[in-house]
Amino acid sequence: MAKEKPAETPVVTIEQVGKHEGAEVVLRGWLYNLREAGKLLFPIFRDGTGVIQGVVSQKEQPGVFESLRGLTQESSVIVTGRIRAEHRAPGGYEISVTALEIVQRVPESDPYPIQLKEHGVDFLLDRRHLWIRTPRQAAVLRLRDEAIRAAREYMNSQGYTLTDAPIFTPAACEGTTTLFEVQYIDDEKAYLTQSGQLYVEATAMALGKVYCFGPTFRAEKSKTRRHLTEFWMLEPEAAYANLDDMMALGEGLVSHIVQSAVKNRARELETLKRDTAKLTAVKPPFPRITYDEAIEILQKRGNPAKWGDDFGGDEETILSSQFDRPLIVHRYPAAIKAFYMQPDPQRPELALGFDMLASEGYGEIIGGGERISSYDLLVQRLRENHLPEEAFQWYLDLRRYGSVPHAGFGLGLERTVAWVCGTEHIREVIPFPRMIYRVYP
RNA sequence: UCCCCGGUAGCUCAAUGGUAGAGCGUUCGGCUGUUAACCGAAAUGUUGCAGGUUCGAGUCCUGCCCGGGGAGCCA
Repeated sequence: MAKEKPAETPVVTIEQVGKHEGAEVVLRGWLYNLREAGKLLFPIFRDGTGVIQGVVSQKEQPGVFESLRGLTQESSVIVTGRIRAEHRAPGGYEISVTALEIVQRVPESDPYPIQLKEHGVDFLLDRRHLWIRTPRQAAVLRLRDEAIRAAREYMNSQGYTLTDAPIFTPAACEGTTTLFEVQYIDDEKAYLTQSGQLYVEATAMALGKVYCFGPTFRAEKSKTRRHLTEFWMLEPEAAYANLDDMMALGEGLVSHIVQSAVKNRARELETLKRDTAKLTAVKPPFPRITYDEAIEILQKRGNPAKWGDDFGGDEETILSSQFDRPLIVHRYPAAIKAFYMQPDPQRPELALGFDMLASEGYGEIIGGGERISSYDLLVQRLRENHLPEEAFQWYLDLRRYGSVPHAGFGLGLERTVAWVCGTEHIREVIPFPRMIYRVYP
C-alpha cells in the first residue's frame, strides 16, 4: 500500500520557476557551474529551459553541502529547494537547496570538456553533441524550432498543403550542382535530392497550392559561412500563380517568421544579444528592384559588375545594405538562371525569377519564380543544358497534360535562422551540421 | 578545384634559431553573497606527420595530413 504523503513537491522547469516563488520545488537537470565561497556554495543548475543559481550553506545544509562540494560540471542532478526572488542571483531567482540527488557524477579524471570560456570552432564542432548544451546554442535551436513552426503556420494560413518531395531521386533537378550518389538496391544508382521543386510542381498540378519542407543535399565543395552540404529548404509551388504572387508570398512568409521570433522568443534573442529593432522592422512591403536597377546601384557604388554577371557575396552585401529589410531582386538574365525559368514575354532575355536577399549581409534566403509551362520550350531548354531527357519524361508530362502557368520558390531555412539569430555562421543553427570534410558527430 | 590563414599541456594561447611557459580545467588547501568568483600550491608536453638546413629547430626550407576563412556554385 502506498504511503500517504501530505503534498507532493512539484517538479518544475526553470523557465516556470517564477510562478513558484516561495514554494518548495524539484528541478531535474545538470550542474552547469559551481562557485565555492568558503562555507557557501553557489551552484548553477540548468535543465534545458534555463539556468538558475542555487545557494547552499554548510551551516544550514551540511549534508547537501558535502555532496555538492567538488561536484563536477555537467553532473546530472535532481534538486529540491525553495524558490526565492534574489536580486544578487543571475536571472532574478535563486533556489535554496534542501536536498540533492546526484543522478550521475562526471568523473574528475575525465571532466566535461567544454568549459565556460572561449573555445575554438574545430574543438566545439567535434563535440557538437555536447556544445548544444550551452545556453547560447540552446537558444539558437529554439529559434530554429520557432522559425519552422511559424513557417508552417503561415503556409497553412495561405491555403498551402504540405506534400513532401522524395529524398532519393533518379537525376539532377538542376544539373549544374554536384549530387551525392548512392547505390539504390542492386545495381541502380540514385541521388540525394538537391531540391524538391520538380516534385512540388507535380503536386501543385494535383492540389493547387502546395509546399514541401525537408532536407536537401549539395555535394559542392563550398567552404563558406553560408553553406552546408545538408540543409533544409521550404519550397512552395502554386498552379496559376505568377512572379508577383510568389514575391508577395515570400515577403509574407519571411516577415511572419521574423515577427514570430520577436514575439515568441524574446528571451532567446536576448540570450543571443540580437538587436531586435532590426528584426521588428522586417514587415511588408519589402523593397523590390529589377536586376537592371541592381546593376545600376552596384555601378554607382563603384562595383565592377556589368549586365549579365551573377551576384557574389560582395554584390549581395552592397545591395542589401541599402535597405532596412530584405531586398527582392527580380527579372535576372535568363542565361544565369535555371533551365526551367519562364522567360519575360516583354524581354525574352530576362527570366521571371527573383531572389530575396536578407538584410545585414546574410545573403540569399529565397530564390524562385515562374516556371516554363510550354512543352516545346522546356524540351529546348533541357537540350541546351545537356540534361538527360529520359529522366525528365515524368516532368514533361506536367506540360503534356493540362499545363498551366505556375510559380514557386525555395527558402533556405538555415540562412533565414542564422539571420534571425545574428549568428556568424550557418553551422550553428542546425543541430548537427554537415559540411565539406565534416560528418562527425 | 583555386587563393589566404592556422596546427605548442585536456582547453585558450605565449615563446629573437639557444633550458617549452601562462591562464582556465583537474588535484590539494583557504575564504559566508559569489557572478566565466577569488587567493595559495601541485601534477600535466611525440610542439600535426615525414624529411632537410644548422653546433643547435616550436621557430627556417620541402612534401604530406588535418582544420578554418574566402572564390566558384548556390538556399
